[in-house]
Amino acid sequence: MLDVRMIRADIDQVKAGLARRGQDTAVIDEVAGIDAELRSLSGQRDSLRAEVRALSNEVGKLFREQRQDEATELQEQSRLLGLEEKQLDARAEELQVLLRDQLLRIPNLPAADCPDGAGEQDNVILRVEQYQPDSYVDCQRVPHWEIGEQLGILDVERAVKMSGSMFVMYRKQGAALVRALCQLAIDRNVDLYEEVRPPTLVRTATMIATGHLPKFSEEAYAVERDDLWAIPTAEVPLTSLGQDEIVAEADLPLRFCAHTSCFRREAGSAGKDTRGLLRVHEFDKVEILAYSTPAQAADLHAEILLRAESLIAELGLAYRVLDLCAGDIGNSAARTFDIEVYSPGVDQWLEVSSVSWFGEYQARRANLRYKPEGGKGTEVLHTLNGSALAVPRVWAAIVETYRQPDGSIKIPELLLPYMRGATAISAGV
RNA sequence: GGAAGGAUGGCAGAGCGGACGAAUGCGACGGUCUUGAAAACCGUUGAGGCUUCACGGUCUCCGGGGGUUCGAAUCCCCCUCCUUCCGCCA
Repeated sequence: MLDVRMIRADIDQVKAGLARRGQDTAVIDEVAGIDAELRSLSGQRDSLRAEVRALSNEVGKLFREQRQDEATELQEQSRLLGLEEKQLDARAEELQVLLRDQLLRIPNLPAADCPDGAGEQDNVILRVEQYQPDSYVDCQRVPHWEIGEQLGILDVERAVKMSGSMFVMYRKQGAALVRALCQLAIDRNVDLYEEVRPPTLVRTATMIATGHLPKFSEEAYAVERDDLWAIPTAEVPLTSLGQDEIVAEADLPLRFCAHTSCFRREAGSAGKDTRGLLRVHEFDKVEILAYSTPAQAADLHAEILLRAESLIAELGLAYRVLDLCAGDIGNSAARTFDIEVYSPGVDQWLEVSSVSWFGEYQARRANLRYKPEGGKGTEVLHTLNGSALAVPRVWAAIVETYRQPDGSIKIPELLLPYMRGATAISAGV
């Protein structure tokens, strides 16, 4: 959520930022108008309230002094003022709700150094690593859903029977590989990042805090009877972990990591990348997230990217890093780097991590604040996060990349300690 | 799911219709004293909105929402959460 005071102070800058996203800026004028009216109205209301309070105190005093007549007279006066105040208050209330509604739907402003661009095609490729297009051999050019079926480690058919399309089931060593990846990702980050196992069903307010609601309700699974939502990422509970709290500047940054299931309806992406593990409704992911001061944010952004990137690199996968342009960053983000892994069997670059800096946008929604050292008052802090590891696509890339001529899959070295002593996955095991 | 009790500042805890943003204690911070520290003593100590160059003024917040009243932390209604007991349960 943007700060209304920023809109008040520098409306042109706000509009310019939204324009970089390709967004209509008319809302901003609307918001500024509502804000102005609200302020004038609540000012009037407050002075009426002050009068009512003063009169009421007077009434009390008069009653104690047994001056009934004078008291009754003031009572009546105060009652009439109260009526007026009620009207103003009702209108102010309406405006306030309207203002918040509007503000919640306005996306974050892109960071100054976020590249210009209208969409995906304008993203900047920062680097491509460990990718040698000519190095892949025939046995690696088989899509993971075929490999998974051959080896009995991926069972899409039965998962679809149980839950519908775009649900999958891992079996045998395939299931073990899922757990191994999660465990590995957690273990690599607990040196600095506190491990958390949060709820996967959360309230509406919790989804609003990260920016997943109110705009993107179609993307999330809702458990309507209980007014709960299935989280699309651990970013949701982790961002609300410090909701309404005020932390000391000395305690920042706070770092968290969490392994959770993630649920996405993928509405509007029907027919796109639906084979195998490319796009699924439910998957496992390890997320890392930080709360920081504005000054720490840039370093943390780099830190999170490095952690996500080095894990993919050490798993021996080919990947590239993108600097997303203003037209392609997510609603809540100010700057985002994507990591895409190359999967030889499907011959595609698959997004496996989005590392974002959100500035105050989410923190203002979740009411996350800190007390500046030596300063007075409180400041809104910054949030950042990234996937340390998202299972399905990494699973797919590993299975395709590490496939041997005999059809077995060699287990990457990093995962060996997590695979019960196995060094390869072959049929029947 | 049933019954009873509860929710007040960083914590503990009073207040149960009038001057209450709220006694008191603890904690924290600053000071006096001390070679230093402790103790003692003095002082400060919630968050936020609007307004002001500033001093200040003013409003909101006693779990959340609604109501009664000239006036609500205090009375009434609804909800949520917590504790204890019973039931059920991985």
